[in-house]
Amino acid sequence: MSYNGISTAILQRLPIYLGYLKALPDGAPDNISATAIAAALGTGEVQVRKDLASVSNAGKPKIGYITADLIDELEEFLGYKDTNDAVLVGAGRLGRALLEYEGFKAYGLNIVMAFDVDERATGKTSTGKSVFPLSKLENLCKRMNVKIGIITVPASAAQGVCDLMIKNGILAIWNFAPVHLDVPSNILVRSENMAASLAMLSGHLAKKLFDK
Amino acid sequence: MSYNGISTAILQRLPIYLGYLKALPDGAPDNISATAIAAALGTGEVQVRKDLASVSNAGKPKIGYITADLIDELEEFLGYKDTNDAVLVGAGRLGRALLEYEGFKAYGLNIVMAFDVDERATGKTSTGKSVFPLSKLENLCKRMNVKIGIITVPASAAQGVCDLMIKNGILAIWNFAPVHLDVPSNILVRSENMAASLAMLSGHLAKKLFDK
DNA sequence: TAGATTGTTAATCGATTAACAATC
DNA sequence: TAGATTGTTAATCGATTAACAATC
Repeated sequence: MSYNGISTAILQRLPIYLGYLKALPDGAPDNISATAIAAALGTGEVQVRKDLASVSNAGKPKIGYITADLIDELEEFLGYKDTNDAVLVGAGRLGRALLEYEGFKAYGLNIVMAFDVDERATGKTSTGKSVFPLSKLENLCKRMNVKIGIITVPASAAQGVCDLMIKNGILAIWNFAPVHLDVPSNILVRSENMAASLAMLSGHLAKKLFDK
Repeated sequence: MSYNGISTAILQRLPIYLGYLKALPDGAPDNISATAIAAALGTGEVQVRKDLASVSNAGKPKIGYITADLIDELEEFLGYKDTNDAVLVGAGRLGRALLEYEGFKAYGLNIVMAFDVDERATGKTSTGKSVFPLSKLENLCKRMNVKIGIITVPASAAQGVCDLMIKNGILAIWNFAPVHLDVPSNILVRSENMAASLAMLSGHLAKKLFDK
């Protein structure tokens, strides 16, 4: 799958480079080469060079990139610089955790409010964010012009919530329910596939323990 | 990347098929074809057929698969049938949410306890699970023979926690910190790359809003 | 100039898709 | 038998890797 001219494979790796660059100690030289990044991350240097070339053209032979500039370009490219508001539906344990998590701000995501069908889940969270009855979504979503929706409801309810979001102007959906969501082609769905991750872990384990 | 003879691409799709099959209504016929699954999920039928062939050879021309059997085979293959114990390090908001989440049991994951460097985070959670000081990990991990570790600490602490886990017998790591983890080749790391997801969402949005 | 590092062009590899033969 | 559906073999596509020319 390709995305904005950049393959999703590349897009998955860019945040890793960015994280590595940002974690460099203060004393580090102010330039860095793709070669060095590759060595540090244990990956192929050609791949790093090619990935970086899709984001920046400030690489200079013998020097590499100015670290600060590269960080800037990566953040710009990844959209971490502009803040996007989001609404979340499903204020269960996972939903609430995401809602209260401060760390997404660094990635330009601001969850402004949440919704839940269960009235008992509504009210204010400890961090002061509001959880409304799902029936209020229509009104609030449009009024606040929110374009990102986060789905943390059980699998059986996910498609319904998804449809509701789209009807109210949501353009991009971050889905944590373990189901495929049917959407029009102009809507982006990004599913966090935890079930697949778990299968990998347990499969690896089964093999390791069996081999012994 | 290949895994157990099955590409990770296939492994990502299998849980989706499984979820779809399990969500079928009671009144549905007890057999189903790859063609039907593909149509329902909006994906290629050849791909579904090939994916299923890597899990089952019970497919019959004209009939397809017996739904219940296929569910069984998928669950077996994905390792959801045997339960694996896991420990979690980093009892912040996300860590605590995962710790208290009941849904992982369906995937064979049982988080038995958690650890945190911050003494104030220790104690019992509302669901009765214990959070211990990180210093107890060594002792408890080995004693309980836990093989899966979940990392939900900040990026800067992740590699240290990872090393500690491996030193204490952990063989598979589920990493939620946005960093690359260096591990020996016999250890599996599966990173949940939320930063990349967010980049995709905001990138899609930027494009949509710009096009208008 | 020499060497490190870049970006590019060509070769390889793997995954997806298409075509088709097998079979219930 | 005819047709739906399977599994397989070949073709295409895309991503990764290797080789190399360009340049600070």
